Amino acid sequence: MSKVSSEENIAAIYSMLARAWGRQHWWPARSRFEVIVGAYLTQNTSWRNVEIAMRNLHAARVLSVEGIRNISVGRLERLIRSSGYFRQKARKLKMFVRFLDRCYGGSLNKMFAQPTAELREQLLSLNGVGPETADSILLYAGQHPVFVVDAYTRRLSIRHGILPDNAPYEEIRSLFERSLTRVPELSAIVVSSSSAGKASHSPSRMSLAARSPLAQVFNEMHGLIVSAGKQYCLKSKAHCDQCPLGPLLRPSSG
DNA sequence: TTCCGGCCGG
DNA sequence: CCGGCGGGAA
Repeated sequence: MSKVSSEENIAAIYSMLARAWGRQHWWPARSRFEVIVGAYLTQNTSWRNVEIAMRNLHAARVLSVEGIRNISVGRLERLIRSSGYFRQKARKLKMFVRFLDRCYGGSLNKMFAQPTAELREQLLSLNGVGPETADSILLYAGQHPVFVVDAYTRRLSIRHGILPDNAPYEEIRSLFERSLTRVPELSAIVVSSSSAGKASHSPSRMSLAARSPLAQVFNEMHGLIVSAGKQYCLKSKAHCDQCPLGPLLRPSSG
């Protein structure tokens, strides 16, 4: 069989899924802080249950740094109950705000102005923030160019022979970042389908995307992988015959 | 019963 | 490396 490098495989996955499904509008949230809260709440938890908690927080008007700073742990627990592990997660959200206050005077702007690598280490030092949560915050709340590795990424990569099943997080992350950085036309796929019309009516959003095209590619790739994982690459069973990536698995004459 | 966009402590 | 955390939906 023809030997294809992992980098080429990953690039192929990106272009096939992007072509099949287009933009993902991934990580729905109204603010950066909302992204951060969601990153905590969705740990080993279905997004469905997180949405209920987010609605509760929004209705209680505490979905902000201020709000989480001032709310009691008991009431916070009650509001996020649906997301599971609610006692741990309530404490950890309070701990994040304490960290933000202590190190950045409560300013997300100051926090995200930090260099990516330093901020990543700081986030990882927080109790309740592992690599996936840290990278989700960096990428989706801060537009820092890091690729988020999750269970879907591992599963899909293992099944496609890109990774051994014992590959450590950092190895996967650097592999995906390398693969998606190297191929220049990947960003063109994102850009072409996003800003087809010039002079859009949402300039703030566009300038952000334009400032960090690499982050946009990482963002899209993660969203596409999650879609594939939810629809086809299920945990117990994979429906490769229906999946847009099916052809990659079949030994072809190439 | 299983599964979910993990992480921590022993 | 392993158990615990935990509610909601399929």
